[in-house]
Amino acid sequence: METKERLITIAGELFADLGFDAVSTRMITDKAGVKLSAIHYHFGTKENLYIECCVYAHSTGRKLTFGDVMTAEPSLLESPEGQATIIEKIVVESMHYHFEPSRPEWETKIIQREITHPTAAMRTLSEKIFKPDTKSAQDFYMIVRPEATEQEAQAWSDLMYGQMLLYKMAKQTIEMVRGENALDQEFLSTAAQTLARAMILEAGLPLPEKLIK
Amino acid sequence: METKERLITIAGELFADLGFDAVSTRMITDKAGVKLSAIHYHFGTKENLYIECCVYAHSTGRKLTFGDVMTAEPSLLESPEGQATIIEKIVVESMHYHFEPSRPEWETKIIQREITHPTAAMRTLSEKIFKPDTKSAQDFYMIVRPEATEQEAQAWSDLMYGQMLLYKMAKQTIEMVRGENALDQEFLSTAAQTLARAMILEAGLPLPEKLIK
DNA sequence: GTCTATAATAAGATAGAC
DNA sequence: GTCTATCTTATTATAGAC
Repeated sequence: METKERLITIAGELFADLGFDAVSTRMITDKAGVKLSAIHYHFGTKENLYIECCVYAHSTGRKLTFGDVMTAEPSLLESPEGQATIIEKIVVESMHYHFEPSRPEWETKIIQREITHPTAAMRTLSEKIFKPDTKSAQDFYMIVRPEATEQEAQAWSDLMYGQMLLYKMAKQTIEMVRGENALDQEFLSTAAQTLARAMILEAGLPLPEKLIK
Repeated sequence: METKERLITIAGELFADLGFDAVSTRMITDKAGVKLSAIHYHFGTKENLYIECCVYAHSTGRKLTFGDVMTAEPSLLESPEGQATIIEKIVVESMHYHFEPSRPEWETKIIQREITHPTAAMRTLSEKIFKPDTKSAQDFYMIVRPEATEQEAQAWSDLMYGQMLLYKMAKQTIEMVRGENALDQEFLSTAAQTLARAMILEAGLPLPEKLIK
């Protein structure tokens, strides 16, 4: 792998786990098997490297949004059952996006870390990801419940954001409290279903067959 | 105020906002108007100071748990309506606990930060707060839905934990994306109601009067 | 592009006077 | 208990040879 890309993936992993401050440039270059000056040659500063890690992490994945589903299958919007299906789809897909074992964990974790500790990289992420993402979730809710306020729509979509944030950022703590395998695939699948049920029912929609307990 | 307590409150504020690594001991002592050596005299190390901040932050507040309500008003457990009332109470109280404007923000924020970036202070917090807290929420859910699995009960209570974490830790980002006053008291009140509705309905309970939209 | 060597700075911690 | 002065170490960044 090229030195530059090597540095990004290795630094990204470290940044995601330990945070910007706790990672030294030496730690990165040692692990990458290159010399310290490589960072400054390729990125200028440590901060630039961090920003490039965020940009890279974002560019690799493709997170499904309400907007995507609404344009791909607009007919689903026409019935309460279809609307409920959309919610289920998005929740399950989001959980996959964040916790698919084959995907390097740092790529989603560094974004979540950026959400809780925004740096210079946040401006880019905010415009490119969060604003459109939030907007489409909110638009969806307003279609389902046209009488709802903007605040209600936001609070509703926050149910999903909060859950993803919790499982991504508090993993270590949860495993400490509940045991080593607390967040295994089986649990995450249960959690996705529980979250989907909660969001569907809160929106006043009927539960799809497979979500009925 | 005593030097020792001064240091705890001022350091706590800085740690909560910036994180352990980003706060230097000189930053703390300068702001507190004391000399650098005061930290080492009173606490020995920077890490010890951090731990004492967490302990202090925990000891000041008293968070209402499911266990508290269940022992205080056991009769509520007997009907679905009473059970729904318990959920509503806990959610609203938790939101107050975390976002009451009169309470110093750092006291809850440093705990949330500890959840996402556990340090040596976590062992204490885990045993004293999280384990009993999680346990009582889970016990409650199993009373409401005895046929539920342990995982379902956990995923359900996570709805609340995720929400609190999101609004506490991602405040800056949310305000950047949605606007300056996105998390004002009015919104937080709406969010509490939305969360309570979602949790009550997911548990298969009837909505209390004042939560019906 | 990559290396070695080094500069410049800031950090946590300590010693000892008062 | 608090002060000044200092130590030790680790950090980011740079200069210049190859």
